[in-house]
Amino acid sequence: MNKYRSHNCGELTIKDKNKNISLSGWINKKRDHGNLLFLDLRDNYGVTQCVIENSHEKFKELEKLSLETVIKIDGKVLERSKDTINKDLNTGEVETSIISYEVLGKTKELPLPVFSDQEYAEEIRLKYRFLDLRRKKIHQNIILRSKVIAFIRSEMQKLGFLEFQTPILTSSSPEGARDFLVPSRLNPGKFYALPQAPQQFKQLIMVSGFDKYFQIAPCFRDEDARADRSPGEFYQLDLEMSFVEQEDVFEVVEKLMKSVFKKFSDKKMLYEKFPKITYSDTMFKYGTDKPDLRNPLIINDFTAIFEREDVSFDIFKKLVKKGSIVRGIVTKKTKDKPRSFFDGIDKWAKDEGASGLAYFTIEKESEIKAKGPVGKFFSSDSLKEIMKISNAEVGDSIFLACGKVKDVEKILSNARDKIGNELKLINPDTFAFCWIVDYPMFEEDEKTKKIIFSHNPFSMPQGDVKNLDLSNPLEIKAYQYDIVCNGIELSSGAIRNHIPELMYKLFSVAGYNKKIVDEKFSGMINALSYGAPPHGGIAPGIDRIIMLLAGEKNIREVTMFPMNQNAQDLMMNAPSEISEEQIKELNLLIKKNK
RNA sequence: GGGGGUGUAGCUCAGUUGGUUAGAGCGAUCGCCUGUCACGCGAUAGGUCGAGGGUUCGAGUCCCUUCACUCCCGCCA
Repeated sequence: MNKYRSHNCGELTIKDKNKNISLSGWINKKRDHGNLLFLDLRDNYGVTQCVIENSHEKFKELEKLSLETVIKIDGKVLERSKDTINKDLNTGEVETSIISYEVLGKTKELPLPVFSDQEYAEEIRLKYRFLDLRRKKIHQNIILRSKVIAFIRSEMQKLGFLEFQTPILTSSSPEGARDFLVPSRLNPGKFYALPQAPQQFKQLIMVSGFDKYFQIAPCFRDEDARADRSPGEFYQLDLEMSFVEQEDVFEVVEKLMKSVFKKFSDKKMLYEKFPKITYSDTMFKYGTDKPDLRNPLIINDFTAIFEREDVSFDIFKKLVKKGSIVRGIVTKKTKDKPRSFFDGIDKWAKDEGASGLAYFTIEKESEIKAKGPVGKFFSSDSLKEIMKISNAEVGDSIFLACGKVKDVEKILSNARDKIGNELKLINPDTFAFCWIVDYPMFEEDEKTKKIIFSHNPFSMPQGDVKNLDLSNPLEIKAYQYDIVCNGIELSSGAIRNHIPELMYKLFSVAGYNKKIVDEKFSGMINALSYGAPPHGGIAPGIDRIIMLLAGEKNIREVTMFPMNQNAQDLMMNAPSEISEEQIKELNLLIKKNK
């Protein structure tokens, strides 16, 4: 028998009655009755109630032990009387009568309670992450993460994918996020970059003829954090396939997502076949390229209404004349909502930095009328036209935003979420997946007015590839797609451009000449010149998948050792200063501020 | 880089209009308690009210500066 335990703390049942056993674990909770002490012993597997009476010589010692002390207990399994059974524990039908014990690990006074459902400050949680991770919820989240990843691995292998590792020290690339850089000792003045994703490597794996690749890949981006975005590093299920079209990638990913989400969650899937929405449609209908399809609200365009003679809403009319657009959201059967609901939305929009949302409710007396602060500006006929455009009915309300396309899209996209939540239109017990397809290849940089890659410079443009018309680059669409679930972007992917001449052409549109491309993407462009297969892939974010499955809103709840918002590891004290010697060895000069 | 929120005991939080000695629950320490499972009861210790400056007879509370954490915008193909 093992020196520390014969059983774990989650497995004793009535079948073990009267056995002499040993358990090791943490003291989760004590209930001291003075002459009788209950002591809950906890490990990874569960909790077992242990009991000792004051007639025992060790009673006084055990009474004094702090919570979270690690002890080993030798004892005898006893059946609990019917009225003392704890149904909340797997081990609740029995308890262990303590015969002897041994302290394996003492504890100082705890900086935070382990046995508590209380929320507490992030800072203290991250500093004492090893204590935080003992807590039930996050402990379970991390175990879930392990199981999901193991399951994904086995599914991918079943689907014929091979797992490979790719370099962590690689070269900096000019496109995309800011790189984490690592100075090279052997090559003074030069730097490695940590990969933002193994993008080029996975394409090189295809060129190397491996056909189907995947990796649970660490990715590093030196960008600011968000609740759903770790600073520094995160993980992707990176995958790439040869001789495929877009649909082949969709099929694999859809199959995988369905089996993962069905296995690890009881929530319903709204769509068995994930709908495909074009980029331009989603921007129009939802104002975003990551729509939450659980939310039934849809955006409509009402710009033409404000060119009518019988509409006198002059503020909007003037703006429309100058090129602004008007779009809006219809809410069903909201005529009896209190004024505070409407004003609340309007005020919220103003807080978001928009000029607010105009609103009115459609009612019918002798004829169709609009009620609300701006209702009087609309004629009966114009209202009928509005109802036609948006399928609105009497009793519905409309929220309108006016401005530049991008601003209107943004505020209405957020308004969809806000109103959808307020009216409880979003069923939290569902997953709504969709594909966003037909992304534009290029877009115009708002500030510099330059043409830039809108997503990924390695994507294959749609259309006649041999005679691609580059005169209107903004019109070119790419075989570029995103997968979205409940308004969270899980991943981007693309069919790649495997034709070097075409890549040079596209890069030249974005202002990179052949020399720069050869220099910055040497590994890839060179490889594509030696017989590259058509290929494509995608890279769903592991952390976000786990967030959805665990029902967490913050990525740190599913990350074992996350950094804080300022990209600091409070437990390990990273980043930290380095010695003069190290600096010298790396040929660096540190410029001291102040 | 910008905006919002928070900061009071080890932890979670209360603290009114600026007013005497800054409170509660949990935890810790000590004592009582033989069937609890958030055990119960009693006592004790524990505070640079994030920091600095200002206004005031008087500041946890008002003002200014600053720091930390967090959420958002920018950013993240």
